[in-house]
Amino acid sequence: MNPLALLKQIPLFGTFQPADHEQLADLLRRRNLKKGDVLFRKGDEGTALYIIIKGRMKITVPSKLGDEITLAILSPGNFFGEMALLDSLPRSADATAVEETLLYVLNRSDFLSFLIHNENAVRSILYALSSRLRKTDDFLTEVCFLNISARLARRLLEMSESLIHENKPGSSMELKLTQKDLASLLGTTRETINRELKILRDRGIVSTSRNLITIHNLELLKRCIK
Amino acid sequence: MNPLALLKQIPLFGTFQPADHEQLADLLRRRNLKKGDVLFRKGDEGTALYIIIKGRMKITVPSKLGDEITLAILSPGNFFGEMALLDSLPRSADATAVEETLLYVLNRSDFLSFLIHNENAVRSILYALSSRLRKTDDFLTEVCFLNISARLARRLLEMSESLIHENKPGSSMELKLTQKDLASLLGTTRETINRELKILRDRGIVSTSRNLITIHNLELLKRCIK
DNA sequence: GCTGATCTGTGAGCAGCATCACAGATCCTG
DNA sequence: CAGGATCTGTGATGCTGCTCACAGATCAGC
Repeated sequence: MNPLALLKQIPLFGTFQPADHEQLADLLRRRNLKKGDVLFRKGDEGTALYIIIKGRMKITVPSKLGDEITLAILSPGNFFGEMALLDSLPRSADATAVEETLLYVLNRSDFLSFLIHNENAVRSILYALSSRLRKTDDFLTEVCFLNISARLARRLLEMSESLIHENKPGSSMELKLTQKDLASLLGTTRETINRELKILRDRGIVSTSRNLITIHNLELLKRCIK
Repeated sequence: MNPLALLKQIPLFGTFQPADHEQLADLLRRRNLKKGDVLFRKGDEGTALYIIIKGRMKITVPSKLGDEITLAILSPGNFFGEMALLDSLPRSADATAVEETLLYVLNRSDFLSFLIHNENAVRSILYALSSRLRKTDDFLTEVCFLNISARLARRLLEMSESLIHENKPGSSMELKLTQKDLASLLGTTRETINRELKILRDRGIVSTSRNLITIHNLELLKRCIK
């Protein structure tokens, strides 16, 4: 895909002018990752933002043991590492390629000098940042207030919504991920997720197979949230 | 305290030039709150940032029931509500005065027009925002990975560190808050906090009385974290 | 000083979810 | 295609922390 079209899709740059996008596109480099490659680790110096062109990336936080939480699994058009553009503090999470992945790379210094001379860019980046902040806050209250089954329902709905391209209202949605990943996204264990999925399966709301969860009934799923 | 001295202390404006501070000071209004006054509620339109001059503010997220999480308890020099300066979305939390409190008020439109013409200000606010973001992320992983006693120890240490003014290393620290507040800060219940404090008391690490927790041994407390 | 409100301390009971322990299914690789 | 790795499914067991229920201590206001 061409860089301009991709930049336009990124919320961070959504309200930029066409001329801004062209300037930015000139600053992009490319990078290729194989499945399992680690792009950066928590604690590394952060110097760039990345935009996914093809493939999927997993953003995780390690704990003392081999244990980890998955903060996000990102698809083409998503970006990550944007905090490195704003301060130069160490990375706060790990980034790993889930499959073969192609990225654009935008360096901090390049971006900052662009930003400083562009009022519009300042406004939209502030906007994007604050929505990121709101989203994290929501996630936090979700973790504290909702039990696992409600959190699972919420997360499934959220992921299915981000899939609504040409989907007809009645059709079923396919989420491609393992139960282990899902558990990690929700900060719980695989076994618990498995049991919760069984409940949803018994009620005809989803069906499951290897690496795949299929949602059949969005309405019923919505009722599981509260 | 005079506005200029105060502005200089705020990290958000820390790297500004003296001329910037003077410009900003002209934009500030004052506001007085009595104990228990609600400054804004989740869902209100956000139009201003607030800086605490005197007193303390509590930032909380309500749940369906009377239940809530306290995201922060803020002291003089701290600011909050800054997201309103960046987007005009509804407030994402409640803000309540814990005691009689004096605030400076900085309006969105005033601030934005100032910001746009000030490169330094742009850098600073980006920096401040990203550290907010990091802090929330940390809180999230803390909630997911640590059990209550470790979270309590961590939080007590964090609060005592923000108190180190002229304290000698060996002296004890006094934290002025109720067990209910502490429970809410940690996303747990008062009863649980009370029991955990009893354990710390039995080990001579802290002592407690009404509205007060005194830390006697920082070293031992640190060992409770992991 | 009296009264109600708020804060603290503690026990009993129980639910949710983690942990451990397998087993079968499916996939990947040499 | 053989063997290991990964993913799914499920039972047994127990701990952590929540809920409920009270009681005493301290405070704020009339």
